[in-house]
Order: sequence, then structure tokens, then C-alpha cells
Amino acid sequence: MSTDPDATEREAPSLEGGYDPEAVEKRWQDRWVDSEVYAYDGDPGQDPNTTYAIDTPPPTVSGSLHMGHLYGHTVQDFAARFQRMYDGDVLFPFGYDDNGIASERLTEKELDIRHQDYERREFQKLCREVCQEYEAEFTDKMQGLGCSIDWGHTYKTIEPRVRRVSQLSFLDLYEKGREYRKKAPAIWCPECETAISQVEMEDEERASHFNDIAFEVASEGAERDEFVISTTRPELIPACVSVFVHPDDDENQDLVGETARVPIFGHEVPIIADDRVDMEKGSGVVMCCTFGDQNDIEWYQAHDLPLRVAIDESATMTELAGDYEGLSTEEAREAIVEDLEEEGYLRDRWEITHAVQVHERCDTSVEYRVSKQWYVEILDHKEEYLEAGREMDWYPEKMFSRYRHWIEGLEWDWLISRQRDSGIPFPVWYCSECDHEVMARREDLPVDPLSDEPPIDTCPECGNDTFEPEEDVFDTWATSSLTPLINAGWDWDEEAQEFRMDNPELYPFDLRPQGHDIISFWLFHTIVKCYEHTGEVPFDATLINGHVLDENREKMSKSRGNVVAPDEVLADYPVDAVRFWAASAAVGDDFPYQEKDLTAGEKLLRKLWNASKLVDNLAPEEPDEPDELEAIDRWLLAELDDAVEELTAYLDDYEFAKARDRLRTFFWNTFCDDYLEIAKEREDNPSTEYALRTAHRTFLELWAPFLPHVTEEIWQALYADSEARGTSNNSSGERSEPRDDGGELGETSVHVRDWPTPQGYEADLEAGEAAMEVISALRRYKSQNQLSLNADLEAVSVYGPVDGFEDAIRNVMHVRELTVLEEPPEITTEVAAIDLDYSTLGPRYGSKVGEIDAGIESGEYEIVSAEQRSAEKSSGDEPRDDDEGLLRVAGEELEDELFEVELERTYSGEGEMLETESAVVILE
RNA sequence: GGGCUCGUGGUCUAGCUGGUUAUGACGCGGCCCUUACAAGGCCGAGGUCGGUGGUUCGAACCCGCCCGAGCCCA
Repeated sequence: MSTDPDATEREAPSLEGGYDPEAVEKRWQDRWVDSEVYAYDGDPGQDPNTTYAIDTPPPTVSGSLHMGHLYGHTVQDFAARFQRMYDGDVLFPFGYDDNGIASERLTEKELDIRHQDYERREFQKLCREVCQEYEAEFTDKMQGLGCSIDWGHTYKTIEPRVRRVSQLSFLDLYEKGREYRKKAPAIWCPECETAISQVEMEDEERASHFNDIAFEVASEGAERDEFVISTTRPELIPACVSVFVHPDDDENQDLVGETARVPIFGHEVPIIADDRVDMEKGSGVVMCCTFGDQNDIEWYQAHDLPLRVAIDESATMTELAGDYEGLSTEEAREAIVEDLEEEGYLRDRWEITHAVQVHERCDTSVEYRVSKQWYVEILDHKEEYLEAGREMDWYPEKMFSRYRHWIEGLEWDWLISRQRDSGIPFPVWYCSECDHEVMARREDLPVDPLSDEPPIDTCPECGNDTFEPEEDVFDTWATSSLTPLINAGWDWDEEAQEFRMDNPELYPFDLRPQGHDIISFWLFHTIVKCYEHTGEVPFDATLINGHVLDENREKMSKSRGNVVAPDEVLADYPVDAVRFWAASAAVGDDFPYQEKDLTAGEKLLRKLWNASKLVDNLAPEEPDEPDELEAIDRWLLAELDDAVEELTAYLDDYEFAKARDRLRTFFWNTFCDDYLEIAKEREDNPSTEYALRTAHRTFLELWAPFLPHVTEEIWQALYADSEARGTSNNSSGERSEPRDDGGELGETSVHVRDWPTPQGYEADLEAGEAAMEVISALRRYKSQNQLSLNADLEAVSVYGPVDGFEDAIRNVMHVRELTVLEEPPEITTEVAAIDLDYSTLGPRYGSKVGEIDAGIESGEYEIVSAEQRSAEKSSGDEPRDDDEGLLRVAGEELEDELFEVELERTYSGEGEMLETESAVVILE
């Protein structure tokens, strides 16, 4: 704490002057962090039901904070703050994903080095150092968002603890038989020189050429000498292993069973029938190369074709390409086309654009290569993963179908090995004689086989005593998918010989939030991993947030230059205003960033501030509750009860936009515009003073999840002290010496209070409603007559249910003489319209409704009043309930509950008549 | 090409287990300094719910087709 008295004074929360978010927000952010207000201090034995845990997807460090981070974390924070107040302990952790290729590149760039020049552990150390700076900056910015993250509960995917968890995970799945190592075609990035998984590919439109190339028929006695195939990749011709024709392709059926000679290279390949041929494309005859695409792989496997590798791991032509050896695929393509043309094999060539599959990280088009890789078997558990998805609550629900379609479309097992120089290594060695797999011991983890020795001296299979380390590292998703386990402190218990968690009460996590673009891989992989390890679905619910678009509802992108940086926004607007904007979108919907929406938030902060000042002026801090509240005050608190109830339900269901609007409307319109205006005229009234303070405290609590800074400032300025005193009064001993500022805030903060519950106030809500209508009508009258709102009104009569609210009306509208009429005023009424209750009329009368409508329209109807009816009935036989009127129309008798008569009133007395929904007001 | 989603006053939106007067905010026009707030209050204008066909007594809401936008996956 500062010793400078001026500074202390300036720093103290107070309602003096206007609200100054710039100073206030920073101050509270710092104090919340310093005092660890949001620290998770649940204990491992506690009830999981009162523990709310969020599993946050860790952002990549090297990327700067963007609107997606801001929005995503703010939405999570709404849930965290609400749950913390509502139902017990909350864990809102934070992680950094610094284990990926992105941070390696960052390190290389920052230090101007190449990872190849370093030993793996050394390079990782450098990565950690470089990332640390970026992480510090990122942390700072995250704290500037005011999220209630527990900064004592963080992790980095590059840290040794996480490496250990990743390797443990690998060993566990291996022992469970869920992982295998296999030599098979895999998707390969020649730029990164690594295998990648299906999910790391994306399609990109590229300009290319279609080439029609003639192949000779080599076998004797064939019906023709040659045929033509079309390809975009002539450089694959040396890798051609067969030619395919569709079995239904009559035109080319003669070729099946013959042999083709590959142009230039001269090797001969079989011509085979297979229904995977696309007959619509080109000539209907296609070549199969190892490998041009996924189809080639299927053919290779189905027809047991030979492997011809013409392209190496760096996309350079191999020895097999003959004269083209050493060229890049691009160069070889051009050279081969030229030579084909020269030798007369090229029959046609034209430009096209087509979708090429590229590695999402570097945009290099991928190859398919046969190599030995590690896989997690997933295809056989698709049903279980689907079922796991069904067990979770999806917010919004519709997002589940994306997950389902994703799983249904899976065709490959999950390839988890990457041929990269850094990352988390496989804890595996292989016998140099028999290739037997040797796993590290759990207690030794984390290990790096490149620098650590295997746990055994001789191979149990063949007795050999030399081993080769596995050089590959894990796919980063293999680690990122473990965050629930990392957050719950999952580890191997050597003594018990089983996995256990430091905080089992956290798992499964209550909420997994993330953007809708990463459902397919991040969420999916996390479910796969955690489910396989624990047999449980890792999340009760998943919250899928939409994207922040630009003001024209277009996606923000660097290339379009329409990116809005959080820094810029926060420089101009209070965090609370930004949060209020973030709460405006229904969860799952994309929504635009528009400045005017931030202004709306700013206005709200100002309103809350000013209303608080007024409340503070109107009522003592802690008024006693009177034995009997007056009608107007009881009405407010009853309305507040309703609001609390609805709001709680909305928030519990992640309906932040609805909660926000409900609260804003009630606070602004009902409390400020209606009640406060009335309260101003009721100074020194104990009933009103009590209601004012009760409502005000409750409003601060209700707004706290949305507007944490301004509510904390007001709370601390007005109530924190008395609450602290109150607590000590209730407890047995004296109040303990105030601890340092930090510890105290953990108890006095508005954010650690209990969420409000309805207090059971009962009031005549109808009367309140009628009174507000009357006030509104009088306001309208003044406004239309250009009177100021505090102008006096001589005499007003009201006919309507405003019992108990007479004084409120009189005072707030400055009515000298208010009369409540027992009888309707001198008015003549005339039927203006008849409203039918179609919802019951429709089902009952069906197509007759049209006639009824027409009858009313044309005036051919009769209203029989209750009196008339009873007179009629008295002559009839059965006397029954005759309180009700009747409507005779179109040959039907409609009962009272089916229609309502709208009257047009004409006032024949003195003065002016104002009408409202449920009251009549006469001004004299 | 397949799937999902969306299309409501000038702008952003609520409403969508069908019920006839379509919600609110911003913007716009007018009035009002009233015991906090003029960056406030009050009042008002403005939409037939992308188009079209159908189901129904009745459709913004259900169904078909079309147009437009976005996302995911090939």
C-alpha cells in the first residue's frame, strides 16, 4: 500500500464526481490479482456439484490478443462470475499453448537462429525463454480485460509437467491398445517435412493446368494402340503404377486387362477396373500413382499395387524420376510437360483452377508418403465419441450436429507423430535388431530418447543391446487435448499403481468454451483423449461462441484490413462497456463490432453511477427494515424478486443476452425512471429508504458479473465496510485485525458475495402497473402541453385499481388534489371493437372463424350482458351461472372468455380525460 | 459438390412448440434544465418479418422451391 496520503485518498473508492473508468478499472484489476480474489481454493474432497470448473482452451502465445480472445474470455467470465456468486467455488484457469510450431518460428525469428543448430532440449529452453516475454505481455493484456481468472492456476503446454502428462497419456493409450505404429501412406507436408493429420489440411483454390497425355497400349492384340488420361500432376507419371477404368464405362471396357506403357519412362502398368473412377472427368481413364491423392492410396491398398516413390520428403524428384532427379516437383512438372509435347504424347493442355489440399500452417500443397508413423485408433470408437457428444449439453444446441457430421466423416485414424525437431518427444526406443518397441518407465517421465537412455539394457525379444531412439515428437493436439487432465492434476500414482487427480472434484469439467471454428479438432481430440483415459466425458457442457465481425458483418482478416484490435477499443472505452457489448449477442451467433454498442455500455455505467449517488443521498446506508412496507416500496421489491428469479434462470442457462436485456430494462426503466422519481418525493420515509438500499445492493450484485469494475467501485465505496463490520458482529469473537489490504478484499469484494435470491415480497403488481400507467399518462399530458414535468396539476381523478399508490402518483406528478373514483366517471361508452381470443376460438370453431370475423366486421352481432342473460334465463329451465355475458354472432353464442369488448369512452364531464390500459384519468 | 446456419423499420436485434396491435436499443423528428444523470427525461414517425408457392380458420413462426450471406467439410 502506498504511504503517500494523497495517493491513498485518490485511490480510495468514492462516489465523488463522475465515474472515471480509466483510473478505477485498472485499480481493481490490480487489486483483484494481488489479493487473489479469484483463487480456486476448493479442496479435493469437496462436492463436485458445488464446484464449477472451466476448461479454457489455451491461446497461442505468439499471436497478439485479438477480439476473439477478448470475446471468448469475457463470455467465460460471465459464467465464472455468476457461478462463483451463485453456487460455490469456481476454477477459471488459464493456459498458454506455446508448444506448437508457431512458438518455434517465433523463437527462431526473435533470436535469429535455426532450430536445426540446437539440441532438442536446448532449443526448447530457448523457446520457453522467448515465450516467457510474450506470455508476460499477453498476461498483462488478459488482466486488462478484468476476467476473474485464477492467475495462480495456469499452465504452459511447453512446461515439464505438461510434457510428463503428454507422455503419460501416450503410454496409457499404448497399454490400452489404442495406439499403433504402422508403415502406411500418410499426409505429408514437404515444407515442414513432417507427416500431418487430416485435420491440419485445408483446401485452397489454385491455378493449374489440365494435361491430356497419351499412353500406349503395350499388350499384344489390343483393340487400340493408345488412350488418353487427364492429369494436373504430370510429374507423378514416373510414380504411375496402374491405370483405372470404371466397370460401367462401356467405351473403355476394352482396355481392362491390357497393359499400358507409361510415356517417357517406359515402364508398363496394368489397366484395372474399379468403381472409384470418376467417369465424368476427362476421358474416363485415370492413372494411379503412389501417391497423387487419397484415391491412389485406396487403390494401392485394394489392388496390392507396387510402391513407386518419385518424390522425396522435401518434394524433390527421386532417382526413379530418371533425368528429372533432383528437380523440385514444380520444375519437374514443367520439364516433363515439355518433353511430353516434344515426343508427341501431350494431346491437350488448358488452364484451370482447382482445389488443392494444403497444410494449414504453411499453405504448401501436401503429398502422400509411405512412412512409419504412430496412430491413435479412433475409427473403431466413432460411436462412443458420438455418444460422448450426446451426453454433453451444447450451447447452442445446434452445434452438436457439426460435431456429429465431423465424426461421421472420419476416414483416418489420428496420426500423432510429427517429424519435427522440437515438440514433446515420444518416450520410445526401438531395438536396433528387431525393432521391438521399448517404452519409457512412468516414473522417469518426462524423457527425451535423444538424450536419455532406454530403461532396459537388452531387448526382451532378441537379447540385442543397442537401441534407436524415436526421433519424432507429438502432434500438438496430442497435448492440447489434455487440458482437462492438466487442470485437474492428473498423474500416475506409483504407490497405488493407478492414475489419480490432485483435484478430482473438478473432473468432468462443467464447461468447455470455444469458438465454433475449432469444434472439429480441439473439442473432438479432447473428448477422444480424456474419454479413453478416464472413461468419462470430460465436459458437462460446451459453450460455442460466435465470431466478432466487423461493422459490416464481415469476417475480420488481415488481408481485408478490417481488423479491430482490442487495444484500440480499450483505449477508447471502459472494459465494462466492452463487456456489456460482448453480452449482447446470443451465444453461438456471430455479431458485429460497432462503436455505438459500446456507447450504450458507457451510458449504462454512467446511469448506474448517478443512480447510486442519488440512492446514497436519499437513504441512510443501513436503514432498518420497517414492520410493514408501504405499497409502492413493496411493489418495487416484488418486481425485483421477479427479476432476480428470471435473471438467475437465464444466467444458469448461459443466456447472457437475455439476462443483460432483462436487467437493463428493469434497472433503467422500472428502477430509475419510475421508482427513483417517486422515491425522490418520499424523503425520510423509512419504508422507501429500506427499499432503496435493498434494491441498490441487489442491483450491484446482479450487475457484478457483467460490469465487475463499476460495481466493485460502488460496492466498496458504500457497503464493503459495513458488510465487514456486519460479519464480525455475527461471529463470536472480536473482529480480527484487518489483514493487509489483499486478504480483506477476498472477503469484502462484491464478486465473492452470494447471488441474490427472491425474498418473497408480495405486492399488488396489478395496482403497481396501473399506477405506472397513470403516471405515464400524466407525463404524456405534460409533455404534450409543453409543461415541465414538475409543473403542478390542480386536480386529478383516477378511476382504476391504484390502491395504495395514490400518494406515489400525487407526489411524483405534483398533483395538488388527487381523487380516486369509486364509480366510473361520467362517460358515455360505445363499442369500438371486439377482440376475439383466437387461441381458443380457433380450435373450437375451426373454419367458422371466418364467418364470425365477418359478422363482427359488418356489425351483425349482439352482445348480451349478464343481466340480460339472467333475465332471459329466468324464464327458461335451468338456472345456472349467469354472471357471464354472451356474444351472438354468425349463429353462434360465444361465451364471455372468448371475447373482450373494447369500449370507446367519451367524457362528458368537465376537464380532460386520459385513458390507459387499465385506468381512466380525469384532469380538471 | 455435401452439411449447418442466417436473412425482421436506416442500423443491430427480440419474438419462431402458428393465435391476428412484431420487442428493444441506436439513429431520426418534436418537447422538457425535473432533488442523480441533457452522454438525461418524455413524446412521436418509421417495418407486413429476403422472394415465391403451399399447409391451416389463422403463418415472421411449419413445408417446398428460388434469391442472397456466412461457416464447416469435400
